[in-house]
Amino acid sequence: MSWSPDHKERSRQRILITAARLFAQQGFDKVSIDQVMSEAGMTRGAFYAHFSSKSELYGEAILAAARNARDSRLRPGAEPDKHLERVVTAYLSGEHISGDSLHCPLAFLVSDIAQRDEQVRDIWTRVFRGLVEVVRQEPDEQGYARALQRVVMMIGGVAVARALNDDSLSQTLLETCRSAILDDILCRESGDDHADRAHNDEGKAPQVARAELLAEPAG
Amino acid sequence: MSWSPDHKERSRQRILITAARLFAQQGFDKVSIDQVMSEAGMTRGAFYAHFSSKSELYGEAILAAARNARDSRLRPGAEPDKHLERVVTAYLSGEHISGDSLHCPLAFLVSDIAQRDEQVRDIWTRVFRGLVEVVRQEPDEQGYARALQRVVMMIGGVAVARALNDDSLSQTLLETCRSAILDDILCRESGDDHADRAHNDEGKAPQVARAELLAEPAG
DNA sequence: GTCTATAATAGGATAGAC
DNA sequence: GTCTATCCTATTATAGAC
Repeated sequence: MSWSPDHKERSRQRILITAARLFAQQGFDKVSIDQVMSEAGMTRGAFYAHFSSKSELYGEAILAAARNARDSRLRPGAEPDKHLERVVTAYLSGEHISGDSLHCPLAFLVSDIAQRDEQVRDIWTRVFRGLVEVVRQEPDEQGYARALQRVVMMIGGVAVARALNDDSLSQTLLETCRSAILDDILCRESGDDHADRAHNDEGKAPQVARAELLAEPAG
Repeated sequence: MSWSPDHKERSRQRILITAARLFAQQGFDKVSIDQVMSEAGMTRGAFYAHFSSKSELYGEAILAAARNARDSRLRPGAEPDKHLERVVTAYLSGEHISGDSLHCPLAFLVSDIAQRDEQVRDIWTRVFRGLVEVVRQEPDEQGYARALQRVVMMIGGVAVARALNDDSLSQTLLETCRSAILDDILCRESGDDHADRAHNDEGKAPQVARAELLAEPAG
């Protein structure tokens, strides 16, 4: 049955992408292994040749989604100009909530993750730190605090917009979160009204360094 | 067995408070009816004399938690002075994350709720609108937008702090969200640096009107 | 109104053929 | 490596005694 040498690896990737999509859309408990394997084009029995448990799949799927997001950000077509603005705008968009593309596990699973085992929570926490670095502008303490606030508003905005049973309110909320963050970024990019330093001579080098942090598999 | 006339009502309230606590801590799927009833001092069979399904219990439990929070805010001991600051500080506190008191279903169930039926999502959305009015300072459009941003940061901050597998980071994050909102409130209470109107002659009257909105059972 | 007992189902995990 | 078949447990919901 297995003609290609990397047949297993490709099966694994199919499982991971399918799982990442299903878990984000429906949470850990509502997704069955049967469902994942069916949509990946296999049956339940084949699952345990790839993962030892559903929980292990969960963690790996979160990592796969994060790597996928990083690859999208670093794609050749993306010019580094206004990179941060575009990341925030795409994140807090209606398509991120209702579209069919991969959803961010940070926002879509934020209150699901607290119930899971240490391994899964460690992975989620690692991906979270990665996103903080992505939206961080200054290397100092204040820059870190501002990055935390931005990420909370991104994750919170998407999570709440998805929970609300009123599309109009969801759209208003997303737009409000978007402008809050974009105003904050703009305020840092142009005239700084606060006193701080070390903010000029870094072009796009840290951009890459930051992105590396996101979804780096093993410490 | 039932000596008191309101025996059933007291049983119902015990079930609701127990369910509100368990659901917030563990989510919908991980909590069984058996577990709720045991901790409420009854057995599984008695459940269906009070609720027609687990999902109905879920919605009613969310409402019960919201009413409980409203009652705490409106308790006689609470002076209206710095009311808003105290609400925000208590919400974004370490005790709210790890304590044994009732957790806010908005934050603790934010990504759980998207999977549930319309009735439950409607209730969650109603409670959300209530909290927006609680943290709103001005009746105009901008006041609404700022209230949305605050609520997103409150819900997002608590949800993320709970998800993170690093207590130190959680505490830092909570503190950062707290100061962001408190700075914003202070900026509105004292000198307004933005041009707006209609902000002076309302003392505590709207405070009550706002609180009424939270957890009002039926439209 | 609460109890015990019992469907009926779903889903995680394993065994063994190919 | 993937399949089919099976075990085992957990849980919702109902039936009927008291």
